[in-house]
Amino acid sequence: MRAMSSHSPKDILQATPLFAVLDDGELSSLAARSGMRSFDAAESLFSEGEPCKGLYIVVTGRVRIYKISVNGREQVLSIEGPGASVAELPVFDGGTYPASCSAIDKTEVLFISRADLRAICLENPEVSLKLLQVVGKRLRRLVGIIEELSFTTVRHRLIAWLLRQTKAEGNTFKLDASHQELAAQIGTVRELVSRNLARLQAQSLIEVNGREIKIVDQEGLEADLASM
Amino acid sequence: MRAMSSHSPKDILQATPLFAVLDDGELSSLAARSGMRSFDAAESLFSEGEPCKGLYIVVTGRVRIYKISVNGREQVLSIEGPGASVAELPVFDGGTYPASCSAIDKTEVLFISRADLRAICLENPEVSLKLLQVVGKRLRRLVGIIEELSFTTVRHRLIAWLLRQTKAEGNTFKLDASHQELAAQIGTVRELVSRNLARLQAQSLIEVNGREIKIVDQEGLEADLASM
DNA sequence: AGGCCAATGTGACTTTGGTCACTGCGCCGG
DNA sequence: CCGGCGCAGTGACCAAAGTCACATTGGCCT
Repeated sequence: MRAMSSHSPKDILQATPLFAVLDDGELSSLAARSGMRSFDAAESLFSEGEPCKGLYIVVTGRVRIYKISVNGREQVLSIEGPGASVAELPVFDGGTYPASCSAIDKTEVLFISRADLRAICLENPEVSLKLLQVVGKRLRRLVGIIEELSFTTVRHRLIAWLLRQTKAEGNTFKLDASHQELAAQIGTVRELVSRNLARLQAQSLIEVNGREIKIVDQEGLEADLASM
Repeated sequence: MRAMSSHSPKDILQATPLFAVLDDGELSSLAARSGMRSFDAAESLFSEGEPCKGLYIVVTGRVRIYKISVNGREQVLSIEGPGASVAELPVFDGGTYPASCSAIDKTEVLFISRADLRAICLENPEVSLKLLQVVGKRLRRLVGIIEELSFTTVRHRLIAWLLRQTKAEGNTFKLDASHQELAAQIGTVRELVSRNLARLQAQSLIEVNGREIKIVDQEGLEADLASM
């Protein structure tokens, strides 16, 4: 089961939003210089503070980008699936990676070195624009996280997370992450996820059955968000 | 008293990191298409949610970029002074402004429309690279804010802020912002700023005299940061 | 000088977040 | 079938954050 239908680096590049604008020859030349790498679930792609070597394109699987605190708490910044690029930015400002990245599932990525990427951008200005566009989305997501952390409660963030899932998966879905992982995504700890889920169930807003979650009262949840 | 020595738009553009790479003709053509705008202290440049019309370059004065919550609390994302660009990103992903921006002091800015900026980028790939670099810095700052909000306490963030000031202004400096404003910058409320400053003074880590703050024990402050 | 207004200091309190310790469940491998 | 192990649930507790109300200060404007 593959997330992309074709296997050659060139076909993969062609299918990413970033490089779709390149013509056949350019794709070939880029493909020739990019390398496929494979990671097991939970394996690390890079860690915060390392010098940035290049850009990754996720081919299959998913990766999570996260910060980790001295006491071991994690805060997830983003999760990227097939077609997405990772670490486009530190490539250009020459610094180290601002966060760590690890594979969630077994994951294959294409790697493009800093130098190659810069060359491509200089030859194909549209690639730069595309890159800026992609980066814009990332910036919006980060601003959204700041907004949530600064202005809202754990309950609020959990509800927002549930509603996002609902939108993507329908109003009954399976929790694919542990409470631990969910906590890292909404910026809190395991226990508060557990307690808040229990409380939402007690209020008949959701139903929890093992790893199944059913949204019982979506409007109630949305009203809850608005009431702050 | 001007922050930049020359007045013509062209000279100003020449002096910004973003456009320093342009040659004389390109600068002239860009300058011809950019307009100077002036804002009073506290006046709004744009608000979150408005469609993004273009990029601003701060010429004199300072602006603050911030989010505002439904209950009126503010979270400052960034403060930009002369030479800095504002809103480079939403220009490229076509969306609305993700945050609001207002002038801190009386401020002059150069405005460059979306279309003009895109054209410049396509003709001068180095401008795109520079832009990506600038944006990379911005992204790092946002990630830093997330880290602080997610992992640390108000006391910690206040100390970090004081130490940043110290680095820029020496170990005795005048508080140029109100507690309210400082609170918005470190993601909390006025009262906690006041209390935490008092507590730091009680611990002989700083001395406060009206709007003067003196760092008494810088190492003690740094040690405090590390102890989490 | 008097008075006004915004900014600040502070006590008392509530709510939220986080920690610790322990229990219980479910699943997997021997 | 049993022991272990990772994950989840929960009570008790504590500390941090935020709220509210009010007193106080310090300019600054006439």
